[in-house]
Amino acid sequence: MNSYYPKKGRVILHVDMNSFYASVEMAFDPTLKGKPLAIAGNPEERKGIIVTCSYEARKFGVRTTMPLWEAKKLCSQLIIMRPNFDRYRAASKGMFDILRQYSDLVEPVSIDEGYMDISEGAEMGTPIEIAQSIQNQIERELDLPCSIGIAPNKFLAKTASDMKKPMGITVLRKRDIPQILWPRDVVEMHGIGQKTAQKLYTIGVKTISDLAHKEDLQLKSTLGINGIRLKKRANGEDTRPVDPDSIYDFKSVGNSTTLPKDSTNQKELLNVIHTLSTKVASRLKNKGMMATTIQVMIRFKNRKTITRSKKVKNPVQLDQSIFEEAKQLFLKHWNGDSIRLLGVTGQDLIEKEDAVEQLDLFSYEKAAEKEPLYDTISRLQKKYGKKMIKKGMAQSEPNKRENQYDTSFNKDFLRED
DNA sequence: TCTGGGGTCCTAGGACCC
DNA sequence: TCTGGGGTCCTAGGACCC
Repeated sequence: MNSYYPKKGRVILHVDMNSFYASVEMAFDPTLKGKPLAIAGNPEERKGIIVTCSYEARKFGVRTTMPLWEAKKLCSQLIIMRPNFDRYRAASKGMFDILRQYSDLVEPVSIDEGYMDISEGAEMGTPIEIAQSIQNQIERELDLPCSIGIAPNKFLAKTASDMKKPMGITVLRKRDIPQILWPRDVVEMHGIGQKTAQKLYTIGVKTISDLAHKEDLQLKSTLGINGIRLKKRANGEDTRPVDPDSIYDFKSVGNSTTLPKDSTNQKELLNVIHTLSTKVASRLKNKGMMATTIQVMIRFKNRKTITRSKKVKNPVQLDQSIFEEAKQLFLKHWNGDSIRLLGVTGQDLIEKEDAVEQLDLFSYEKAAEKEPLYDTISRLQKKYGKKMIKKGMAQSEPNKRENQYDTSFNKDFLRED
């Protein structure tokens, strides 16, 4: 019966904070307003790149990821600050709290952007009125600017929010696609970078229109399954739902650091690996997760980067066990060349309460002896299924919501559900 | 004076199994 | 007698995004 009627379209917002870190600093210290401001790492530690900069700085040509010395050359009066991540996390929390006043369906994508599904929000006003209200409230209460895109799906909403900055509100409807989206170069499309763009150019695809009309077979042979997905996006098709719970499924937790100086000193390098392992362990613990794969990343002096990983026998969470695995991997694969950066990552994460299933029988019995709870969980899991238990526990832990601010960026828009 | 740190997803080859 | 075909797991690397 229902299928005889056209499916009601969705209304999706993409809220994107404008030059977030710089704007937070300006809200914190209003005397910075109107000045060229950049947030950058410490050049003494070889981390001197621009992380974010104000629009005033951009006028001089200052850009994200630009080395600090280059930015200074472009703009001698540039004000430079180190990042204050606690401030940004607090501002981010304030921002998402406001978004949740308008819809339960809020999906944070990163520290400074998120999607909202306001399809059911008609009684609050038109989508444009809702967007205006959100933008005003964020400015009034947090003193922060944002841009908002309004569209029938995530891809178009994301594209729309990018079209007017700062403090823009842009509607992108399906019927606007040929006029607005199609004339652009494919490299401007979200999800297409330099490499993919170059590949597309070689098969005669220059604009998004070209992509939208290219044969499936050719796209598939040059880009694989991704080619088909990009073509759908180019035609404005994107069915991914706004998922407020996606922040809870972490796939990996890692820490890495560029060394103050390139090093070949084994003791020094192992110390760094130990520090990184401790950080990873403590973040895993906060999330109640364990890792079943440990990865070590080594970037050499010449910037060649390798990763080496190993599936571990039993899931690990404690810093000593993570360090032990990372150390073995490092010593096994390091050829002695001078090293610039080291990283340690825990992958293939599982909920800690599920870990018992992964243990071998001996460990399981030992654990059960000490901790009868393992028995209870295992029994409940058999009775109700794993998902139920996981869900119940996630909801009963109020601190989980806070944990989302631990990591800045955790999603890729190409993921299909 | 070069080029951070945190993620996700995809691909591809070899091992191993049936 | 010289050889199939599918599936999964593990590992390494690449592309992309903020």
